[in-house]
Amino acid sequence: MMVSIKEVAKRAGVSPGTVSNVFSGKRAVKPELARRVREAASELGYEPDRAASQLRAGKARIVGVLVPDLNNPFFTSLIASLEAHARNEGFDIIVASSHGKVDEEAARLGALLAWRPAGLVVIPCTDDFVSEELLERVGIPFIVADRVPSSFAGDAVSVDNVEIGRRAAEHLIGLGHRHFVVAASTLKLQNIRERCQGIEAALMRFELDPPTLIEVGLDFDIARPQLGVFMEGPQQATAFIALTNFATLAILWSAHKSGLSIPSEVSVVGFDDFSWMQAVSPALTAIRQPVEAMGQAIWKQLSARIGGASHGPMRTKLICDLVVRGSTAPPPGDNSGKPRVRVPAGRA
Amino acid sequence: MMVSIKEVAKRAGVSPGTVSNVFSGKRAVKPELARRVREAASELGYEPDRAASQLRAGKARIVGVLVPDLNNPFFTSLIASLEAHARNEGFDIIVASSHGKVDEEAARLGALLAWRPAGLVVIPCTDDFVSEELLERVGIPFIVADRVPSSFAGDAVSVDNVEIGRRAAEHLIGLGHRHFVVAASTLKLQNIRERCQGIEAALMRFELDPPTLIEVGLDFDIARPQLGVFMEGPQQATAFIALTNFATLAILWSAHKSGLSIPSEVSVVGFDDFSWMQAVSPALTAIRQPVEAMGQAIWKQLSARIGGASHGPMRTKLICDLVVRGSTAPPPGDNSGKPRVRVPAGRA
DNA sequence: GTGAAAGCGCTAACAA
DNA sequence: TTGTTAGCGCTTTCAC
Repeated sequence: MMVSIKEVAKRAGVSPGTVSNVFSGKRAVKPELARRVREAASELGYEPDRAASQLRAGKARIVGVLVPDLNNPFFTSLIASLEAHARNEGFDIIVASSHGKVDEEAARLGALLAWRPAGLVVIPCTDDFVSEELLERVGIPFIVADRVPSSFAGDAVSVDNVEIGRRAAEHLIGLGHRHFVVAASTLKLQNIRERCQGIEAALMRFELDPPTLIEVGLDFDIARPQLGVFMEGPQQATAFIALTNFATLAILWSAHKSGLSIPSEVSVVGFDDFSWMQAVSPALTAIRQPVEAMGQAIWKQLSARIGGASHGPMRTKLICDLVVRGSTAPPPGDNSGKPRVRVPAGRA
Repeated sequence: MMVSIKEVAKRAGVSPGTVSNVFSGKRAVKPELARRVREAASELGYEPDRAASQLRAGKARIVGVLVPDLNNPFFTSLIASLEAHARNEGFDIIVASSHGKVDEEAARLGALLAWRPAGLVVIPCTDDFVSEELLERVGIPFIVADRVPSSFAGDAVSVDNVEIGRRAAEHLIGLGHRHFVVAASTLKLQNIRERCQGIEAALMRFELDPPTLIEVGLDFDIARPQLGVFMEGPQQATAFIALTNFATLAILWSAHKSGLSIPSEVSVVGFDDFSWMQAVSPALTAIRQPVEAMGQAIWKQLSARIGGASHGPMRTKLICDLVVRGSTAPPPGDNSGKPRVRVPAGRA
């Protein structure tokens, strides 16, 4: 079926080693021979077998990517970015999903390792990151991305989560909001909690009450009653911040169900800047994670390690933008349009 | 670094062949020996090398997936579904993006083939599907998904595009709409044109004017002026149907810019039922492609071929749902709330 | 039921 | 610069 290096060699009248050299470019080959080899190869439809090549050479041109969920556009965008960078350097990527479960994470990691990849990119499904030990032992370079547990001291790429939270909160404080609800799919992840910390710190600095933190899960029907309490009745809040992309949907859906109008009755800050957010009405003010830059940083670090870099941990922390659009406005009753609370001097 | 079968064999006091048999289960091994082997393997952290295994055995447990764009959630959801099914049978998947370009498609296909995968899933980037010949020649099983050119006669999984179009159009006709605009990122793809045909056929059956077809591209700023013409001024339409997920955004964004209210002034049918569509206000009436069922059908077919099925082409055409929500309503001036046009007897 | 040995397609040493 | 050869880790005969 698939043609091997030997047949190409025979047809071109050279040795297999020479064919190998033509394709790998590792050793110089006389132009005339090289031409004949290429010709023979294309006539036969030859494509070098990477599995065999990697077995013999001991070095792989494949990297594994393990994410918690392939249905989450943030993760898949990251994969898209990674794929582009990897391909530029001749690497292929093999993907696996842990489906958010620790045991599947371990199992999928094993499967990925079975390909003896040159490196791995892992977005852990919990802060435990039980697979760290396994990865360290195996000795394959790996980058932990997005969800970087505080206990982890190796190579990592993430965003500055505290800063994200601070910015979102200050934007809303500046508009005059005083009653905050913060929603996230889960509060068990370190990166999410850091975002909360940023928000809490900002509110504290302005001497406002701490925000209400809500874990909305991943189901509209579970999220709804929890959010509804703060959209109707006495505990009503005016500012809602989502800390995950699902939480964004939960907040919007719940506001819709409660018949609340955005932004005149409640302001909403979404998470992850997907293209639908600018298309809908009102367009969503949102926290934009620099997905492309993250993919690039991950690849840069991984690539360096694959190339043999052996110095201490490489850590990248990227800054997110707050994209202000139509879903945030002064709270009802504040007609001035101007900030109700002054930002103390020395801070933006 | 990574431990090999030999070391496990030595530690367990057996031959490499026996270790292989324990892991593959192909030949019976005495329980006592098997236990010792497993023990030794886990102590050493052994994981069989799949590249080596595939090289020797000549059969791969990896499938390649080639899509036009890893940033399109429809494609990535399909990958998610595929990944789940493949993993259940012990297959890993390697992904590549053609970035919508024919030459990249060919190049990425070559790279995928270089892993000697057991099978391939391809979503072509154009109707030419120039790679078909290459794939046929190589003889590796492959399934063409989603975009199935009329010229292609092999295994394929797609949706019934004509039916999609018909349903969307009839829904709007039933509400009383008479002036239709149909938007798609491109009209060059067969599947998109089939959707148009379904719409046109429905309008013709009700003796309405044919719809205006608009190619919106993949950029808001290019889409906007084209759609704007039909949202403002004399050529105004009341019914907008998106035939791609980007077109959905373009229509919403453009309606927003034109200050049109949905659904009181214009009705919108979106494409692909993503979760944000039910969260926004108004919730979007949308054409839902059965992504999970598609992934399952693709895997079922591919799996059969990998297993050696050699009968004629396997073709699956799945039916889409029209999910009716708040973005479609009778056109302005139609206060009855009842259909303006009667559906002829004998048809739903 | 198990071991010994050959060989999958390729590349790296070594010769020439 | 090129050919020859050994062997990567595994599976699969073929003996026993």
